Amino acid sequence: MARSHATMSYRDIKQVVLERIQTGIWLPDSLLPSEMELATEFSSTRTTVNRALRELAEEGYLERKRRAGTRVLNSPIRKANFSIPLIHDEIAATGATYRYSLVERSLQTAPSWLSARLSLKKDQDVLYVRCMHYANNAAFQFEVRWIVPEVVPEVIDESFEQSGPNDWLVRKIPFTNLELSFMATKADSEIADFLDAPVGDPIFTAERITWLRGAAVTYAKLYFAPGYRMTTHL
Amino acid sequence: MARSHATMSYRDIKQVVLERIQTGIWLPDSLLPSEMELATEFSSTRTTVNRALRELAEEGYLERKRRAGTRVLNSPIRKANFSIPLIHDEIAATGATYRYSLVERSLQTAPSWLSARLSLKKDQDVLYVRCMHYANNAAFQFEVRWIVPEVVPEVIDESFEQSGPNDWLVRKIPFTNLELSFMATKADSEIADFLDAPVGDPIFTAERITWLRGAAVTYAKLYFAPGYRMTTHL
DNA sequence: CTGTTATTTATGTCTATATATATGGCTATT
DNA sequence: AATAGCCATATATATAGACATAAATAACAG
Repeated sequence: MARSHATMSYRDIKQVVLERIQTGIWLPDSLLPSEMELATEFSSTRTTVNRALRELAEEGYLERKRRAGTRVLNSPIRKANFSIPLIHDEIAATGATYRYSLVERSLQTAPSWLSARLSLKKDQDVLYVRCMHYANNAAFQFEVRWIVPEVVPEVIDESFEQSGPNDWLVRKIPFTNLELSFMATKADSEIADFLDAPVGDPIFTAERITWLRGAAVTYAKLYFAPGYRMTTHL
Repeated sequence: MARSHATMSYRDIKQVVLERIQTGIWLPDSLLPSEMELATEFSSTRTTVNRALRELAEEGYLERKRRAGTRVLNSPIRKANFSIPLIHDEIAATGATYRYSLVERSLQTAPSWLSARLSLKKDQDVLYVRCMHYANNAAFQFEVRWIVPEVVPEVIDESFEQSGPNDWLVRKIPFTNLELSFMATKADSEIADFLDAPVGDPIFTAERITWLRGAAVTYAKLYFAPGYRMTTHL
């Protein structure tokens, strides 16, 4: 809360502005007073008001345009923030014990669909890794991944027997670009087997492609155990 | 691009710092020079450097602590931003034509699971709405929704025959809080029927609970047509 | 040696001011 | 009536300096 009558911080201003939006004092599509006017009202400075409004705009509440002013957005195109934690962090956060297990690791020629998806050269070698992640010894996630050794040559020396490729990649590659998709897939016999689920069960699935300066590094498909929910609050 | 040799903007500084992280000049866990030192190096001011570093920290690249300094994060816990558009915007963005169709609208006593989930009073009345969203006349999403009239009394006068409850709610309620979950479910005969999919097909499903100043406004379950993918880039 | 206190330091934030830039609206021109 | 050019204005960003605050370190007391 703001100090009795002293100057308001940018947080206080954010709070007040947000309340005025949420209580309908400032209706959607309406124009806010200019930064100068608000600075006067809050006996603050334009710089401070600017920061408050800028952050509210980043959070999706306001739209700001030079000369045109700041207006309240009507359709809250608010951004859901899903943080993408390392899987052992995600599991540890629930209090469960994390366990990793390698299923397969082999060098193979990239299948054509992968070459197309990652824009690889024809018949390029890729490292194929399959592994399991467990929470309290229950199946949590089945990971199927391809890694392009041409982009990360060091991967050839990695056995991935003790820890998963994601851990290694995150430490090794400061990825520059990422495409992330979520979908629902049907458990085939292999996935069902690994995830201890009936064949045909709906499986929450993530697909992840990582690029390093324009070149595809890795493609991963992550199959979550039945019952998995990805949740966010905002 | 930076002006030849003049002062660097906070964007330029962000860019340079990010490059130094991504090229390994500043390794994970290592400490960056202080804001003062960087300000000197970039012939800028501490305020400007501060903004650059602050934003990089928000984006998940850096960790900053008073007195302790700024260090490079080893696991970039980057945030995936999924914007939550209105469904007709989402469909229009693909170039398809949006069509809406009401399936059912009825006032009923809240089922006990819903009461528990939304912390409703016992035997409270809720408006039950089921509707379909089509893209180019193909099933896109089947929506099942409960709305609490006690929180939004005006909903009683809404027929939802021409447009969906989401549109109406977004315009009417400046929601204060939102819980959003994604999961994979199995199409039962009803869902399969509406989405024109085989029974048992995996269905990408969203669950959404909206609160207005502590009171639950609406609970929605959104079943997407087979093949739906939620994608983001970062 | 241990626990407490004081000091130092890097970040956090605010103030005051100045310049830059986009753009809505006005005006003059075609 | 449409268009091009100009101007006023609100936001965008930069600067310089100050005080606030958290936390690592050093100094100190028991």
